[in-house]
Amino acid sequence: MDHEQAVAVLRDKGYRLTPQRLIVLSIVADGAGHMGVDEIFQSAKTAYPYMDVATVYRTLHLFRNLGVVTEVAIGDRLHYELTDPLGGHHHMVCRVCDGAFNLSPHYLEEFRNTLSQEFGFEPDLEHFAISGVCAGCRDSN
Amino acid sequence: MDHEQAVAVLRDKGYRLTPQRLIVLSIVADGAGHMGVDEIFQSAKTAYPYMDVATVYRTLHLFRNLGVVTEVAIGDRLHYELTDPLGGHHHMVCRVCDGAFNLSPHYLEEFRNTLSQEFGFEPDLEHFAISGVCAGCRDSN
DNA sequence: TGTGTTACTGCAACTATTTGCGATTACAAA
DNA sequence: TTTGTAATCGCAAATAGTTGCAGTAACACA
Ligand SMILES: [Mn+2]
Ligand SMILES: [Mn+2]
Ligand SMILES: [Zn+2]
Ligand SMILES: [Zn+2]
Repeated sequence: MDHEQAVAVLRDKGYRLTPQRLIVLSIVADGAGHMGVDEIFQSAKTAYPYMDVATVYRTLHLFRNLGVVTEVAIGDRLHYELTDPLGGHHHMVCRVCDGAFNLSPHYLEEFRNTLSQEFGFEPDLEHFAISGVCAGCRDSN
Repeated sequence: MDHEQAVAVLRDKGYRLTPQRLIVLSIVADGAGHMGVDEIFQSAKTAYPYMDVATVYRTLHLFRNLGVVTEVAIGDRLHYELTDPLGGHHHMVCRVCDGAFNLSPHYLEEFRNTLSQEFGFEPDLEHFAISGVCAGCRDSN
């Protein structure tokens, strides 16, 4: 997903291309990796001073529901990034240094299959963040 | 962990046995399974009208840090139960019917080992809840 | 049993997020 | 280009949870 494709999704589904939406989209698209809501909001207010946090939240939720952005809970805060065109990935987030490391979904397929086969339970395993301690922080201790 | 053991933990570590703490403990101990914070608070206010939500939160966090209760995020709300004396367990929580099913930690050991060996990442995998759709809800669809 | 220390509490203010509502505006159709 | 209308917005109020602070009370010790 890139900026252009995202705009096309909005247009195709009949959503209005408001300046607020385009600004939030640009910020998330230009940001490197996950961005926290306040980070996005502060940046948006610079470009458009009347911007309200409620609009940022509503816009991010819309984008998420449309698949344009992907939401990930890091700690207790939600973060957003443009949906990865290569497909899903997960994160290992270090609770000591707050570093985030990507994790291929492949590492969870086995787990998913087990739950599905043993219990008939279909887990939501899309772009989630697992907390823990990274190798660096473990060693320097 | 039972009521008596929990009181012993508090006493041994030098924490005061306030009526507020004993009330919250009794409520969680008597409740069947996970209880939401507001559920605990409402019940506590009946027993002790001056009870404040802040005290309930502080008490639950203390109990969690002492290992007396176990915290589990169900949806976006935190729930608490007395720590399982048989050792940890996880939950599969159905996002359709809100049902919660216990899951033995055994199912996650392989995943833990993989992350540890491949990335040196030590995940926090204690008493967590994985969201998804249960067998019942999947079939009646 | 009485007293002092300080852990703990209630309260109120604060943060993060959500929601209702009346005003605005994107955009389809004229 | 103008206009009608529903979608969207800003604002303010509401909800869940956290935190600073000044007063209260648990409990160690006399
Ligand atoms: Mn990601
Ligand atoms: Mn449990
Ligand atoms: Zn780290
Ligand atoms: Zn279900």
